[in-house]
Amino acid sequence: MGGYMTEIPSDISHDQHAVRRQKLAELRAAGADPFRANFAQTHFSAEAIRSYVEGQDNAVRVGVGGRLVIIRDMGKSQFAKILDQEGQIQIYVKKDVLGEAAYAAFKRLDIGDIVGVDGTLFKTKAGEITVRAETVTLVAKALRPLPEKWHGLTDPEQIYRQRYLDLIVNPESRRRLLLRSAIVTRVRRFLEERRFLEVETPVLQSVAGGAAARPFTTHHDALGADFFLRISLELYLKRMLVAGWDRVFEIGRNFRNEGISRRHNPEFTMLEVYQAFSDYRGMMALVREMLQSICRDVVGAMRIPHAASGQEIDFGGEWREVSYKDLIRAETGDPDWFARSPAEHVAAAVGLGLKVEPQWQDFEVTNEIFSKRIEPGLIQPTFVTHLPVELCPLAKVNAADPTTLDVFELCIGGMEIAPAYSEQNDPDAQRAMFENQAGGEQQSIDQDFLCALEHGMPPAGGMGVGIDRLCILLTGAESIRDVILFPQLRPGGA
RNA sequence: GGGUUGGUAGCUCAAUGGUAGAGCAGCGUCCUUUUAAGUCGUUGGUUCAGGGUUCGAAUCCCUGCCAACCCA
Repeated sequence: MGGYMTEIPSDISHDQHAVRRQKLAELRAAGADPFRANFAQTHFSAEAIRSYVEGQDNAVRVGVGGRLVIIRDMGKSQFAKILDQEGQIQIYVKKDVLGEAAYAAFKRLDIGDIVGVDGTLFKTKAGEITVRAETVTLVAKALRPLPEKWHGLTDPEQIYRQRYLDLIVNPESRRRLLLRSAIVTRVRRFLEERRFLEVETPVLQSVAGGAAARPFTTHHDALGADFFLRISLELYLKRMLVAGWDRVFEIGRNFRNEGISRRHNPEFTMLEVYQAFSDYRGMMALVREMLQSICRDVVGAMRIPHAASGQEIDFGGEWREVSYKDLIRAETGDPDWFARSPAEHVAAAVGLGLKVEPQWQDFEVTNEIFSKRIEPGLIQPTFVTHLPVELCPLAKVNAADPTTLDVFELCIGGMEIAPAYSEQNDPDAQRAMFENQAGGEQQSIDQDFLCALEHGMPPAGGMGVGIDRLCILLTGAESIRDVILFPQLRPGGA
């Protein structure tokens, strides 16, 4: 027995923080370091379990490190589990292996403490591969208790504000967020295999272009200038096409100063891909192959359940392709919809039960039908092609029908997942489109981008993929907050 | 921004106007292959905050804070 150990006074025995503080003080008084510099970890938990040789107990030596999450004390021996990045592994701590003093020290550890364990692998009666501990080293004392072992954390606010606890105790959260990491890794590899270059472009921009959204504003003191946080990656990546980097992509954070919801976080991650000498049809093949590759190699299934609709989303095979106009005509039952007057459109939209704002332009009335009545029903992967020219100012106009664009919007699970264009490379057409869109606000036009286009941009296909939404689909999450490690909440909180 | 629901022990949850409880965790025992281990005992509360109604409020009312969901 270490002589330093004292009774926990009964007046603090209810206060877990105080009890742990006292244990910490005892360790320091005894000259132990409760926050050690390092420990020789040789295996992650899953790796250690894989390295066990069947039938050869105590043949393989491992050093594992992680957080104590369960302790089952049986007097002179104990089973415990430690958690690391790859999961849990059981350890078996015996008094007659550790010796009196070390065993007594182990008994003073708490659930939540981080330890390093050296020992050999064996298989228990119940068949669980376990480390027979020879030494157990406290490497970091936990001064606060973990949430309950069986139910974990359930309060959504605490799950988001203290994600580190959620990730320790809720396996589903671990699975989902590890899967996100694997998805992003796969996206990078997929694109690199096709000779795309990953680049990084500015977050701070003096003109926030490439999308229609309200930006965040900030200020650079030394330059004495206001800046916006970017709302899209598009205009800088196209400058790279001008620069002659023919296949580029960026996985980057965008910021939009708008509402927060199950589908929207103020900062979110977009993949944007640009490929010279391609077009929107090239992007169609690219995104389909990319998502199929993720399903096959990362998720391990081509069919993924979609709770909201009760359907299974089938990512396999070719995907449905349908024009925006055909969808509108089918939904309204009016083959001549696009020949009707604005007043007739408003009347029909109201007839479909939609609210129409008086200041809306004609295309917005039609698009409301798409957003509210059509898109939510597009559960299976669907390329909606040839959107009206008003909807995307950066795309090429279709040669056969100049009221539409050579673009698609990939919809899955009732959400927009990926827009793609045959990119506009005519600087005069681009300028006219910007000026028309800007109205009187000329300062909102990125003149440097137009100057770049005047130097010549190759024809290209471009595409954006909302990584958060893709992860919602592929992980079966219900909210964007479940696929973002630290979603935005009001500061302070409970 | 509007509506609905919620906030009780470290965690998960009870208590529907009448003494705030349980399980896990903690504390103290027993137990050298457990699997939400078991066993005996035991501590722990500003019921989100503030106000009001009432003999009496976790519970009813009002305001505020935070969150979730729906709508805009």
